[in-house]
Amino acid sequence: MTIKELAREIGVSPTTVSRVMHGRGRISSATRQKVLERVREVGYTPNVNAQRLTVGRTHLVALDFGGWHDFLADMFFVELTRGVQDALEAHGYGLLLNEANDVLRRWVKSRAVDGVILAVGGPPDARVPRDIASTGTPCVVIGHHPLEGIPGVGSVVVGLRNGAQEVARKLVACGHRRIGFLGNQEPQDAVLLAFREELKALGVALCAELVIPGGRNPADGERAMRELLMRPDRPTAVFARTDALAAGALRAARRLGISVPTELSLVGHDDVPFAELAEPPLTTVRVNCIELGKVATEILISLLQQPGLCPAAQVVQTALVERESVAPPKQ
Amino acid sequence: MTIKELAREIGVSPTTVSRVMHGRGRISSATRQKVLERVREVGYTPNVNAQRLTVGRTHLVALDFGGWHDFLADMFFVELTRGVQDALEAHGYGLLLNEANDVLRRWVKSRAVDGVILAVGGPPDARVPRDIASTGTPCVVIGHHPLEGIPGVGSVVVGLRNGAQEVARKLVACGHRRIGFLGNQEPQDAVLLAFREELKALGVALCAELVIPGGRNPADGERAMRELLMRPDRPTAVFARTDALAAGALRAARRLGISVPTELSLVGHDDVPFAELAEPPLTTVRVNCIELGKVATEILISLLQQPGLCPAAQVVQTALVERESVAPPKQ
DNA sequence: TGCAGTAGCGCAAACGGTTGCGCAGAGGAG
DNA sequence: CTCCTCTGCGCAACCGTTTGCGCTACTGCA
Repeated sequence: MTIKELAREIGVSPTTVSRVMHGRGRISSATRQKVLERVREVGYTPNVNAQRLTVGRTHLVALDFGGWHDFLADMFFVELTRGVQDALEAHGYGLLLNEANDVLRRWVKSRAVDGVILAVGGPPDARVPRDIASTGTPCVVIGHHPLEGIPGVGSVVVGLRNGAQEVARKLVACGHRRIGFLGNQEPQDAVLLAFREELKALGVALCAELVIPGGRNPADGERAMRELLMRPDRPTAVFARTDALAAGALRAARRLGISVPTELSLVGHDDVPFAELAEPPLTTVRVNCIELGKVATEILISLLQQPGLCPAAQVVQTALVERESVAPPKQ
Repeated sequence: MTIKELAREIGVSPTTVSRVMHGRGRISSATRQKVLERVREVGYTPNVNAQRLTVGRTHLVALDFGGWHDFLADMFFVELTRGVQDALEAHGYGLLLNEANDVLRRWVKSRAVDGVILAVGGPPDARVPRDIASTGTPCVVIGHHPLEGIPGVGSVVVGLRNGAQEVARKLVACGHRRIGFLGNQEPQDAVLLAFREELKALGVALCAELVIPGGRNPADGERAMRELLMRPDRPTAVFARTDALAAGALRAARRLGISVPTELSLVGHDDVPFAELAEPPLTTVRVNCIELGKVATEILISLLQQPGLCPAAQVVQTALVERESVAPPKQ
């Protein structure tokens, strides 16, 4: 059923039908009723492809995960997607998913989407968003580093510092002084920096030899933790950069007969589902990915409504979620 | 850059450009070269909305999660999506995500998608897929029950029986005779039925009083497990319907000072990330959701190529993944 | 009654591609 | 040389909407 056929049935022009459906133009209430009624009767829905062609907008947004394929990303993926999805739906937009970057490029060029949300893992690469925005398609980047000053591209960053600081305060408040850190590969990791800084502000030094460049999977965490715990002057509390590492750390402690949290406090990062299932339930830092997706979407929507805008980077703070893996140190 | 502008630049008609780009029609190799070269130079990409309007197909598929919102579904979600996504991409299709059912309906009616993949949690409701298929849009349903005989709708089911049977065989082979089961709410659950049946075939009875209707979250599992373990004649092995329940069960055992697997064997179901991180790593049944998504997509593609087909339901088997939570019973 | 203003609606041209059909010219056969 | 075939390409219609502009008829006022 096309708008022409429908219009002929009702005895009006396609123009009138279109106007009624959009509430635009001046239509007598009599014909409006007539049209609406018939529309409902036959269940007419405009062909969205024709609409997109004429109007030039698709009301679709692409969500791109540029190679975030590790386990950790999986939970991010689901929450972030949900946040984006819900926010988009509230604004009448649809969500197009894709992975490969060249596919994204084609979609943008072929006008398949109105905007793009880019979730990137590594360091910020301004070229991709700049390219996209230069074609008139706004784009917002979700990542660890802000990206500002490029017209048509927004940015939202995860405020890693906040959670790390909370961890520092919590551990110190508990009475811990010898504190270890299981890191990822990056030496300039924001979490580590913020953690060390906040500890220092509280008068506690993070000893260099208690900072272990862990890795990413539980096995790495177990190895690193074992190394840490075999030391004669072992730490009374350890902050692991990811819950995956913490899972390994937990295992190492158990294998060595060291009880958590009575003999050792442990804090993770990311709040993956494992955290609350662990024994003991793991105190960890939560990254609110739903919020992340929501904020990113809101920025994109505003960019769609006012093109050429140059929005400030927004930040979504991480936060400590306290469970049972932290306690005061034994005397 | 439209096809007309491009054609004028090259000195041919839009028709010729279109034909070159699709490899259709008879074109002299000289002009083909000319066109292709210029296309590459200016980076021309056809407006996909115009294409969709004229051709009548969008090369988009909608993936719908009809209200699957529990934790367990989360991991299903990410794997299933990935399976679908990859398979679609291989065929040159794009993936449109949505949750609400009315939105899906509108997309189908407005010709926004060529096909639909429906992931449903509960009992099969033939109405939705039938409605969708009746508009000429093929549709495949992923669920626990087959759906056959409706033209234009395919179906893929998770073969729950297989994994359950493997569990039965494994436990019996290990020497277990007193076996418990932590179930979900459904009394006619396929896993329970298959498990009981296979045990019986092996000459082992599944005592009714050792079958506990657990629930869904770890707390339920802990309570149910405690109940099971407090019995004087407690089981030597327990099969939990979900890993979430198994997580609670594990906790209950630990609290009661019962060691897994030496004093009690435990098997889960679903292979969520927690399973391999647990202590001990949990033997569980894996649902291959990537495969599930892939198979569903292949069916849909075949349905797109040959409309009106009435494909047989396919089944993706679950399988036991053995880790360290199962051992022979203590004498 | 004449006239301005406005309400209500339709005409037709876009939007940017695809494609059935037809036509010119080249080449081959008779 | 004529006729036929086939190659290579363009014409123009069409896909289903939206929208600027213009037309009619009605209303209110002088």
